[in-house]
Amino acid sequence: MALGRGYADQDCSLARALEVVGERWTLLVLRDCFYGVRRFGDFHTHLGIPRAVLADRLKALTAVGVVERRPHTTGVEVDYVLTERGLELWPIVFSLAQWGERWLAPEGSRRLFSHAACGTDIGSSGACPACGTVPAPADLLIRQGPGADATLRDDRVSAALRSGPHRLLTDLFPSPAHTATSDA
Amino acid sequence: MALGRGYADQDCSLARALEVVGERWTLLVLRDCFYGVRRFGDFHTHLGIPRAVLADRLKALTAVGVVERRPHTTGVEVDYVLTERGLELWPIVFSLAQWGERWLAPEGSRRLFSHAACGTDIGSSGACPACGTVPAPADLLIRQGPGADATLRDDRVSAALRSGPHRLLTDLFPSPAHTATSDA
DNA sequence: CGGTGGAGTTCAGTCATTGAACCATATAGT
DNA sequence: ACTATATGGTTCAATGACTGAACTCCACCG
Repeated sequence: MALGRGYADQDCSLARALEVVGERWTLLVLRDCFYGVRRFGDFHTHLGIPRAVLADRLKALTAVGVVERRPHTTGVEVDYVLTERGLELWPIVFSLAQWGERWLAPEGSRRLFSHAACGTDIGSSGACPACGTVPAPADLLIRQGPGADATLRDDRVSAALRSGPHRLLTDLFPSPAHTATSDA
Repeated sequence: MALGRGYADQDCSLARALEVVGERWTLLVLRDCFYGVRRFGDFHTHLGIPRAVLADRLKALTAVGVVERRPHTTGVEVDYVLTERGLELWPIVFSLAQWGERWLAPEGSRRLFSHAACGTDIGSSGACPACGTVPAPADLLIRQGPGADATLRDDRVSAALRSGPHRLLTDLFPSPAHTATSDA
């Protein structure tokens, strides 16, 4: 985590994990990855993170293989998407969000997750009460909860998330025939 | 998290949670709390954290009600123990550690957790394969794994954790008739 | 050929962390 | 009573990280 001297002398997997995801904005960037954010500019405006820090975090996450940088074949656009390693961070992101909902959201839940296959809201453990399984993030739908505050942010990512349920990991802004390379 | 300006304008429970546990050493302090560390000096020597930062983190965690400061009736000793709120952080600590074990521990697991009631090692989801339940931290035993590196740290906390299985949350250094207040 | 949008980099100012030294209180020893 | 030690901090200068604004670079657009 480049924490001063790092946690290198810790002999603890938690410390090692924190070196990767423990820096200041990193987990919020990863949360956005799960939500379907893929573009530098979207991370930037959605999070309000300084560009330099965002560039640094994306570089670090790419270096450790948590996200993958996927340049478009044409244009300057770049996609950042989670790798297998990154996808397995979901329990961390989810459990942090759940704890926050439970203890720091007196207004009610801000976001709700449901199992796409059966439509059931998942429990705080991450398991689907109907199926008894723990759905992978790709099988979850996210939607606004009663505690969401629409006045806080006004960017296209917030708008997209507000506009209705969205399946995790799918691109929030798919480009139908955008700059046209694999154009039908 | 006092991250520059904090994550106050995020409308996200994950961001709120990170303001509480996202600062640099905080999750390692909490990990030690789960392991049974309770004293200022033990956190200090076990983690190698600067005293000023440790004092600050403990103050912050106490302020948000994640740990509780419990002065002894006599003496200068102080215990820091997890509250209910703090105990519910276990999934976060555990999932981070599991991810670290999975992806950042080529030498093998450093620490293993087993369900005290049945002796079965718990899975990466935190569930006990034998019982099918997800044991609370108080029902878990921690012990060294094959990937543990005894050369890294040499303090009494590390020694106590090396010496054999230990039940989470129980005091690593119980004082039998220490300074004698409730002395039999 | 100028303008625009995406994706960064650079840089001065500010804030947090570090490590060492210092302080306060309580008990233990003599 | 006086000193020594342990515990749990606080203070402070130096270092490093973060912030915000400005700037760059490149591909396309018209």
